[in-house]
Amino acid sequence: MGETSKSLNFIEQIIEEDLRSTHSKSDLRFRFPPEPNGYLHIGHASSICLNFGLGLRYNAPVNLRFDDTNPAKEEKAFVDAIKRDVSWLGYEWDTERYASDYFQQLYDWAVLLIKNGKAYVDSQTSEEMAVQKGTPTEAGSPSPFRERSVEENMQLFQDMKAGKFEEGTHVLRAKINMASPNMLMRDPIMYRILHKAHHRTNTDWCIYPMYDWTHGESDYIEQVSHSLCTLEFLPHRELYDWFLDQVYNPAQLRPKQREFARRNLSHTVVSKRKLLRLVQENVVEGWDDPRMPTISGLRRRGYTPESIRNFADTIGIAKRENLIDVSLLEFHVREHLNKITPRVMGVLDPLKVVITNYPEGKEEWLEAENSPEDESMGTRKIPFGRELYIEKADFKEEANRKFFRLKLGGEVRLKNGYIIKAESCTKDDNGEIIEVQCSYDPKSLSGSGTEESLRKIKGTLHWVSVAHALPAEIRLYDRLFTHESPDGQKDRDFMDFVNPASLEVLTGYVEPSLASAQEEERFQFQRMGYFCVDRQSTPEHLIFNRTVGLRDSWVKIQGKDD
RNA sequence: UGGCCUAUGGUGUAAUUGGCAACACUACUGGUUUUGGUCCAGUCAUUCUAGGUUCGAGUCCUAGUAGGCCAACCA
Repeated sequence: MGETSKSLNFIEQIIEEDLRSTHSKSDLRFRFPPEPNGYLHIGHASSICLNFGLGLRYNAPVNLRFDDTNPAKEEKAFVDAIKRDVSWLGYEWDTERYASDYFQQLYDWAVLLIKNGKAYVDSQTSEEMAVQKGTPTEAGSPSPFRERSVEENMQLFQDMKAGKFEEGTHVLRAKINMASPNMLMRDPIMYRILHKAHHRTNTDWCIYPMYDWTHGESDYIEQVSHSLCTLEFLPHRELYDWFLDQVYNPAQLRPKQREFARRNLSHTVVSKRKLLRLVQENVVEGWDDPRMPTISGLRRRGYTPESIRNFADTIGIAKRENLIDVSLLEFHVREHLNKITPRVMGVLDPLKVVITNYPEGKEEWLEAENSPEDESMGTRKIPFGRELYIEKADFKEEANRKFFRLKLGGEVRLKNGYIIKAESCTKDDNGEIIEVQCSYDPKSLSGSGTEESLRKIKGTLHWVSVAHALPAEIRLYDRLFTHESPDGQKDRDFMDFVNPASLEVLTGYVEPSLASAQEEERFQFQRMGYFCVDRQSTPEHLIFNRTVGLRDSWVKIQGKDD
């Protein structure tokens, strides 16, 4: 809806073409196939949005399938985390599947291959096999075990399954072509012995199928019509098809693998190994640190599922290399947060203001709109008093006319409050300004309708009443890496590009309405950015994470003048 | 130096499949504004190169060039 006029990406064009020729609409089925060996990240989000987006577009089922064929690396905890992240992104899978559900079927098919002379047990070391494999420019040579009899292969394979051998002693290999220009076709391994407990099948199996043998057959079992993966799997397609040929029944739908380019986000890394190093070397606090590109990190940072989906939708899908600037992701959060967040006031770097002609002990509760974007969000009351906090950066003793803020002898509007004028300021022994004395115009209250209240004042500041202010821990985040492509530099370790200033922790003050803010609740601190309540926040110790700042043209103006 | 994939602005995707290079972001101008936000208006391209076919080429042909992927008992 609304996107009907949008042109199709190449995957959609393939599907449309299939719909015109070989497929009916009810044939369509997709899958998202993560390995439960780590946390999902922004790159996965793109694949999730692609597959589930296709499901939505064609009203077709999408399975969540865990590719759990390597018990050495996989855990139930990752399964749970992945399910949580996919759900949080807003998608519903048709059925929850596991490659391990198919271990018996895969085994039976492997036996069939052996009987058909298409697979054999190799009993060499991995080093020996690596040598025989050849190189991209030289053909491989056959294993001495390549011509074992069907009977011998059957016996050995059964003994492998029965646990009679140690790890590394035998593997089952497909008998294809040791001279193929495609290295993957040089008799790929189908099964290896692994005496490890699996998080679902426990010790039922001690031989485990490899990715290539598993993936296409799993797609076939589930009758997935379009199996979409990233471009580095393109050379696997030939093997995917070969394995399918061995078991394919023309009465059934034949899955096709198609490949798209993985999306690369600037100023971050996404490989599990690298993310793990960031965690282990304490560059970040954990997998859900708000600076991490993991889905859980983005969630804790304050990103919304909608913004991530819109981002994925905007960048689209294609086959060429790419490096997407984070500013595009940031645009999408701002766009969404601008619409949905209530405005509040919080002072990050406080400077005290005393309104000398405001009666001592007096307090007023002023009316403030919750959102200029959405009137239905209503209004709230905020306390005003003689002593306020404003932002340190909002006062200078003297400044040029481009400085729309408070300066000695100058006026400024306090948001939702009065117009004040700076009369004097006091400094500490180091010459740092610690207090500003102002006068206010009692008739200038916002919304009062008086002539004074209607005066046009160039600057408007946010503020918090000292008497009512709630202290809060404010965590400001910046990009984790200073280089747009930290892991793409020859001879440089990505850790060399870690931004030492990616986290800044401040103690600020927020308006009292925030006392009851709940975890993951989001706000716009006016003029300061969008903030999200951290999961570590308590009523006694409020913590706000800055998701992203507002667009700020002031920093640019400053940059030019200085 | 074997095979395969890709090439359109600073970024990402389009181009009715041979017919005025479009959309979004960024950056820059200006306007509006009780957020230097939002919103509104505007500016920013010899489609990797060289030839060719054609009335007409980002799209087709030829030859180059550049980048990426492939030799884990990982996925």
